[in-house]
Amino acid sequence: MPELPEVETVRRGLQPVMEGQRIARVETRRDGLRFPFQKDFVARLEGRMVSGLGRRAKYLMADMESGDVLLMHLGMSGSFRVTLPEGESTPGDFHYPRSENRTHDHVVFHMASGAMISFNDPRRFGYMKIVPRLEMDAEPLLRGLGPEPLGNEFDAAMLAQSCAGKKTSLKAALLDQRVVAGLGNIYVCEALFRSHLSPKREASTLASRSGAATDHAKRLVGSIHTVLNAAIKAGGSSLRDHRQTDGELGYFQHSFLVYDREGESCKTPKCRGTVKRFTQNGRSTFWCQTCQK
DNA sequence: CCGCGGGCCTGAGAGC
DNA sequence: TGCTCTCAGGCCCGCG
Repeated sequence: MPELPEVETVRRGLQPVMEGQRIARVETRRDGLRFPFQKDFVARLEGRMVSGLGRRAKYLMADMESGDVLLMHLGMSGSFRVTLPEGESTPGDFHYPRSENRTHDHVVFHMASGAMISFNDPRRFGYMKIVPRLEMDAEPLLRGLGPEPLGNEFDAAMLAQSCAGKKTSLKAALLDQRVVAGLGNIYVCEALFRSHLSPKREASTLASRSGAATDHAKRLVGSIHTVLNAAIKAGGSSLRDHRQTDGELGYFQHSFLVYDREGESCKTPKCRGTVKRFTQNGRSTFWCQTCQK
């Protein structure tokens, strides 16, 4: 599911119920997700205060007052759901509507406030790992992550520099989290379309011979900013699994210009093209051959 | 070092 | 109805 806009949407939903709040109890309903839980996973969280909830690329990071950081990744199908206590009820009193399938609620955080935060992940590609803050710089999961696409250091010059000399396709380069961290299949397709750049173009063409940013790189960075900000504003894209933490759908899928629109007409004004789909590095690419060059 | 393909999982939807 | 097949917002690993 989740690319940067979905993860950021989740972060914003969890922040008010986690930040400054104490975790009273943690339920792990299986041995692990993608990886087994650490032996002391529960013990290092129970009774601890969450001092902040941040995000790095597609990772959520809960800073604990204990000095630990809880890293959480949603994989393909992970979602969080917040249930707030009603009136004076105590933690553990809640129930979801019968109609809701909570089969894959693998981890449940019971906050001291009474809020209940459930992590649901049918495919179990997600993971949680506790890392001491002092060891974060050496953490393999985060090492090598490129710049945040909405951060100050990410600009056309930097993108051009990291794409210079790359023989791979522009699409593959943008999906590479070492180049820029947080984009996934949807937003790469959308950003390439909006900048009229072909996903097949060689990545190195974003840099001039001297290594400077071309106009292509500038356009692309602008499109990345635009599409990510719009998607965050819309609460992300809900195709299958993504939900906001209150259970509501995101609605950016209604604003897709190419993703999931195979066979439909191109939305570029005056373009008579049709959206095509083909496979690149094992993933579907959606694009308009007529206006993406 | 780099790029690619396979594998990890479950569920939804299409086609028969 | 039910089976089989394909595909899905990600990422790690091993191969050439």
